Amino acid sequence: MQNASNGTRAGTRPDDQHGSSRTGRAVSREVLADHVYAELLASLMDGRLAPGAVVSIDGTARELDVSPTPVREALARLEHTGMVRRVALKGYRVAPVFTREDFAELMEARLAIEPVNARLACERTNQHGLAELEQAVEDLKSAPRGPSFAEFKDYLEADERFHQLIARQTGNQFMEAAYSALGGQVQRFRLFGGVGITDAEYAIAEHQAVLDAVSTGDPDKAAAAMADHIRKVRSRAIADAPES
Amino acid sequence: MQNASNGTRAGTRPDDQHGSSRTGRAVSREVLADHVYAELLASLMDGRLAPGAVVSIDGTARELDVSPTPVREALARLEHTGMVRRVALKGYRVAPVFTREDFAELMEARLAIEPVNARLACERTNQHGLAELEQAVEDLKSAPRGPSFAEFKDYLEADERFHQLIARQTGNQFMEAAYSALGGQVQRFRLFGGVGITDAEYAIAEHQAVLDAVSTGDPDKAAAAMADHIRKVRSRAIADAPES
DNA sequence: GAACGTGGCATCCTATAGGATCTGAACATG
DNA sequence: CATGTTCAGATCCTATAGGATGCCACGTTC
Repeated sequence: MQNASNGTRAGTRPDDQHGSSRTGRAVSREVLADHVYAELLASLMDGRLAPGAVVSIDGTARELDVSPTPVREALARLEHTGMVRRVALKGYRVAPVFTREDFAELMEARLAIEPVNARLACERTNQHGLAELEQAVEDLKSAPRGPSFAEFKDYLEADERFHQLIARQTGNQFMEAAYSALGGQVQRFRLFGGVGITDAEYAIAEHQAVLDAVSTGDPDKAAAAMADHIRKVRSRAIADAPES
Repeated sequence: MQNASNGTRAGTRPDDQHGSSRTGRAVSREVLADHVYAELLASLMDGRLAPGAVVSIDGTARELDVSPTPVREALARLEHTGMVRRVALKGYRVAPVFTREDFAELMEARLAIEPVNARLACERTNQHGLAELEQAVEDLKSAPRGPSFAEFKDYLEADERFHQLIARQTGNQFMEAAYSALGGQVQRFRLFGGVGITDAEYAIAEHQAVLDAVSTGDPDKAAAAMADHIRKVRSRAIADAPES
C-alpha cells in the first residue's frame, strides 16, 4: 500500500505466537498496530474470519498477545476499507457476505475504472513495470490450483497483484487510490460462494492479453482487453455462483 | 465544545454528581473518537490545519480535552483517506500541498469516474434524488461568495455536496466509495493556491447543465456535461493558479 | 406457558502511567 | 570554524485500570 518509505526490510521477525517477551521487541521500524493490521487483513483475505463474524477487540488483543490499543487502531484503519463495519458501543464485525447485487455493482465499478487504468498504464509504464507485470502473469501460470484454499491462495495473490500493478503504473496516485478502494472488495468477492478456481485457463489467457497489449504499447487495445477480461469474469462468476 | 448541551434526560441520577465536569457526556450515541474525527476533518477542510503541519496526538488531545486514545483512533481513520500521513514513531502530519502534477492527476481521475457516475445517476435516480440535486444547485446559486474563506465556505460545501449526491445516486456503493476516495482530495484542491471563487457563474451554469441532463433522463448528455464541467474546472484552475 | 424485570458477565470506551524514540540545542574537540 | 557527542524535553507507543454499556440467562409474576 502507501508504505513507501520502508526501504529496509526489518529482517528479524519481531515476535510470534507466544513470544511473551513484553518488552523484548527488537528495533523494528514498525509498530504493533501495523502487525495487527497485517494479521487481521490476512485473516480476512484467507477467509479465516467469515463474513458477519464479530471481531472482538479484547479477544483479538489476547489472541495476538498485545494490548487492545493497537488492535483498536488497526480496526479503525480497516473500517475505512469497508472490510469490517463498526457499530458504536457494540464493536466490529466482518462485513456481510456478497450478494448478487453487490457483485454486479463491484463489476460495474471495475469496468469503469480498470480499463482506464490499463490505458494509462500502457502509456506510462517503463521497463521495470513491464517486468513486474510479466512476473505476475508468470506466477499466475505456475501457481498451484488445488481445491482447498491453501492451494489456490498464491493464485489469488498473483491475480490481485497484477491488477494492483496496473493501477500503480498509471502513475496517478488517485487512480491507484480509487482502485485500492475496490481492491479489498475484489479479494473478498473471490471467495464469493466459496467456489474454487475453475476458470484459470481462461483468466490466464485474458491477463496475458492485457499484458501483451501493454507491452506492445497499444492503449486502446489494453483498455479493451481489460474490459473484456472483467466482463468475462463477471459472466463466469454468475454462471458458477450458487443461487443463494 | 464537548460540553455542549448535556442537560437532556440525565437528571434521574442523584448520585455521582460530585465528580468534576469531566464526566459530562453520557447520552451521546456517538463515541469520542467520532467527535475527534469530525473535528479534525472540519479543521482540515477549513484550512485551519495547513498542509504539512504536524498533528500532535498529545497536543490534539489536550486541545480537545480528551485522552490520546480517541485521537489516535480518529487519526488512524483519517490516514486511510490520504488527508494525513503517518510515519512510524514520528507521528502524523497533514498531507503536503498540491503540486500541479497532483492537480493534473486528480482531474484525470475525476474525468475517469465522475462522468460514469453522472450517467448511472441519470439512469437510476428518483424524484427524491432529483430534489436533492436541485437543492444543491440552488444553494450553490444563493451562497455568498466573498473573498475570505468564511464567506465562500458554504459555496464549497454545496459544490462538494452536488458531486457527492451524484455519486450516491448511482446506486452503486463501490462507485460511491471510489468517489469518496477522491472526495477529500477534491475539497483540499479547492484551496489550491488559495485563490478564491472566481468562476462561480461558469461553474453554476455547468452544474445546472448536469442537473438538466439528469432531469431530462439523457444519460449520454449527463456524462458529457459532467466531463465538460471537469475539463473546464481544470482549465480555469490552471489559468488562475500561481506558478508555485 | 408467556411476558417482564433483574443480575451477572463480556465487551467496549476512556483515562492514565511509564517505557521507547525522536528532535533540537548546548557543548566539547579537531 | 566545522563536526561529533550528550543531554533534556517533547512525543510517540503500549499496557493497564476502571467506568459504562450491551447482551443473555435466570427467576418472578400474570
